[in-house]
Amino acid sequence: MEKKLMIIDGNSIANRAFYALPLLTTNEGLYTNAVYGFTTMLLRMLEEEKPTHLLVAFDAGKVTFRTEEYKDYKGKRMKTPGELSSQFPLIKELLDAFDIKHYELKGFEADDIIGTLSARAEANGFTTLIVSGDKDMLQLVSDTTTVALTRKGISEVELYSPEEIAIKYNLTPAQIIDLKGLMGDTSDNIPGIPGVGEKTALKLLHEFRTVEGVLEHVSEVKGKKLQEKIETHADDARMSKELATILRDAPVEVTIEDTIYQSYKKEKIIPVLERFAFKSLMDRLGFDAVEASSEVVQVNEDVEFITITEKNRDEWMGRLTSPMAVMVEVDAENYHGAPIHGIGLVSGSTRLYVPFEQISWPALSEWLANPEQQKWVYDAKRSQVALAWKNIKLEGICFDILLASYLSNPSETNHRLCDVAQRYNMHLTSDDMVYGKGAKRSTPDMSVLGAHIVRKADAIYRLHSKMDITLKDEGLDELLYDLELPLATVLGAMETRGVRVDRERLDEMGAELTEKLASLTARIHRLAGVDFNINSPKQLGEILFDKLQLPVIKKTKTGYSTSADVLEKLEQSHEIVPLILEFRQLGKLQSTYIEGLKKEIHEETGKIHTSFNQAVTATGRLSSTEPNLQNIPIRLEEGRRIRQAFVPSEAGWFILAADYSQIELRILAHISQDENLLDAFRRDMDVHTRTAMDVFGVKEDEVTSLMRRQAKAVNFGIVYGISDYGLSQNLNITRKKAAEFIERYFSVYQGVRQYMDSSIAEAKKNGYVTTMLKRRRYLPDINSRNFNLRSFAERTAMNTPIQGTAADIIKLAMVNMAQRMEEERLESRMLLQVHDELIFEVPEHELEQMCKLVPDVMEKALSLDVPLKVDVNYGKSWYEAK
DNA sequence: TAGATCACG
DNA sequence: ACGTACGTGATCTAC
Repeated sequence: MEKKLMIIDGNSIANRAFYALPLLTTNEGLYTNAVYGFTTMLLRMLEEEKPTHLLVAFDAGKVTFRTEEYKDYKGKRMKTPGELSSQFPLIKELLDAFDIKHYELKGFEADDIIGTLSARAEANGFTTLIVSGDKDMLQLVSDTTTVALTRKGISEVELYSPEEIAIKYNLTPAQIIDLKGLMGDTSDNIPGIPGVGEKTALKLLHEFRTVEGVLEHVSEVKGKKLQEKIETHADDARMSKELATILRDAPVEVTIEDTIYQSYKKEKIIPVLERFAFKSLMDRLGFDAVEASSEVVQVNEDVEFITITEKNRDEWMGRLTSPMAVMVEVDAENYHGAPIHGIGLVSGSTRLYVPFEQISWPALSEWLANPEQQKWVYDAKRSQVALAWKNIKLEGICFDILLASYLSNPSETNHRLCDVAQRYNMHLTSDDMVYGKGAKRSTPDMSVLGAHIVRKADAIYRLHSKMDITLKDEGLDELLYDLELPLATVLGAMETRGVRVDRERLDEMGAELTEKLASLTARIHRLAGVDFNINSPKQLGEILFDKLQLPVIKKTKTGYSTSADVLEKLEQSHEIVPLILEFRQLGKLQSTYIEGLKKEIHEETGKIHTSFNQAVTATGRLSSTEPNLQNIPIRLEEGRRIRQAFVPSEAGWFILAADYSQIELRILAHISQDENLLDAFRRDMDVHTRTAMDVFGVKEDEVTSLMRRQAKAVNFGIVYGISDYGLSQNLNITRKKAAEFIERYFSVYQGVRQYMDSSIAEAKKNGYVTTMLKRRRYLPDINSRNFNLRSFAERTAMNTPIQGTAADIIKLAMVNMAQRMEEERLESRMLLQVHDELIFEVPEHELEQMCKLVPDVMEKALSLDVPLKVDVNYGKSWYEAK
């Protein structure tokens, strides 16, 4: 059998891969892009070349015999970034798992190992393939040695035999050394002859064959200047050639027989691929991601569990212990009033399934309601709310897999139990597998269903200890136990309570809107001269920019932009434009807020029950869905009237709204310790006016409304992580002018500038930024070489600690507020949270008390170096609470 | 199902 | 030089 040796230039391929691929990060913060690129390359070459012997050569440190000879060798080379150097141990770990020999030799480069082994291979009748990204390797090519050079990053390789080198350069492999001797190599800081590039060098070599030949025949070289240069740099050329020469007899201890390659063992490589999160590679190798893994906990179809029935339930009562994993399986995405399939209960070897029919088993209800009995769950709020609709109390929740997963990485969008399990090396059948997806969704037989629910409870039970440790390591345990978990209960109560909506009021407004929209539609069609769908940006664009020939301000991927900021610039150009803007505005109100809200009024309660999502935003804020009650109109009067429909659920009660004033800028003042900003808030000044005074250098009474408006935009920009372009867009001014504003801002608010810089530096160092309560956000793009990705990450690094701390504070206030209301036996109810404000419904006799208590609790939620300020208002509807 | 648009903080 | 403000969710159209 043919003996075939493949030698991979480890450093070279890892380098290429690193710069060719975006910086990938695993959950645990490992950088893996070079490992990934290296591995794909390795697998491809294994498949295509099927070597019998295989070795990966690495450089060993900086000092080599070449640096001894020439101290500037590789002198100007950029330092290897930490994100890359951290990946070399990972590559070696992966090679070990594949049972692939790797080798490095102190004092020598990978090149010399490759040169030496390929020479030995030749002598022993091997064919050899060298894989590298470095053209220098071409000097090793012979009839039996081929070099594969990477192209286009690492996605392709080009094979070089002596013939190919002859075709491409008209040189022999040995002359590659002379080529470099003449040209030098800036990346290795090899001087060569200045002014001689590839073209001149090739010409010279075609004529004189070698560096020595060129030097001997200097007088024959065409061009006086070139002659002089060669003469003055003759020594450089000789030394460069020497430096470029790869050793063929380095003291390499590895023998060719050591490099024999059989094949890899599945069990050995899967844990490594999993650790690096190389899902696509697992697929490619035909591994079922998890099943094959040795560390995977198998929870099989035939999991043993007891199904609770009327008859047997008394004998299992004693198995309801503490702590216990509880899986409340709700049969709908929207859990309000949703059916419950059943409950899975697991603790150690106890595995119970309580089917729907037994859900009101008194012993269970009592156990569920007992706060002393500790429960671990997945999605505390969903479990509590779904049970609350069935009048079953669930208390004593002391761990939530969903919230824990979210806190570990709030940027992750997927926190399904089966996927969380996978991240911790466990396998769990997904809900999609059991229920089917989309139209095929159905409920399986009870035995299958029960097994699945018990498996989920089992996964919760097993995940708990692992995740608890992870959270403690990340310093996120207090955030979970003291804030997010108690908050889940508070939110659940708010959602279950719901908000009363006056359907008749919505109907009235809807009727008015229908009329106005019909009239607008007719007028727009008349002006356009044709009937078309005004809601279609495509059709609208054609009317405005083709038919009516209005100037194109902005384009989108798909065609003309017709967004509001574009139309506002065209308002004067044609009388159709303001009508379209009005149509858009009213259409939005009609479809999203009138029709949309009416659909969400619950049949049984006559109220709207939103869901606050506690595990979606990357910053720690909540979000609200079905319906979104955090974006009810307020800025424009027509829309604001929608709030007239939000009313108290008891006769004679009031809606009370309390909002933090300038909370984000106050937080910025605190964390940046900027003296000007601290001073502004300590004096309780209007912060935008103060900024105008500072930026424009005027006295308080000289601040015009334009100056204040611009200062306000600057303040917003600061919080968002400012850029001159963004500010220029917002204020409709030139970028230069915007840059000037920013410069003037930072020259006054130097502490703020320092904060921005330090926040970015922190992200670069740690890979994440944190809020005051240690909430984390990872920013894997912070060191990207892609300008856009990096800039985005930088702005995020500036914004997230501010926005996230604001989220921390209002969440604290909510938990404290709920506790105070309970302690003081208040009838008032917390209804909604809208990022910086809380909405309550309040009986008249508690108005006075609540108007003091709510701001008091909110202002004291967290102590900063500036006071927190809360404004309170109340009225007969949300509209009037202003 | 993606993209454009627009509602909120 | 690069092309953007930070964070969301709902609706509509067109593929």
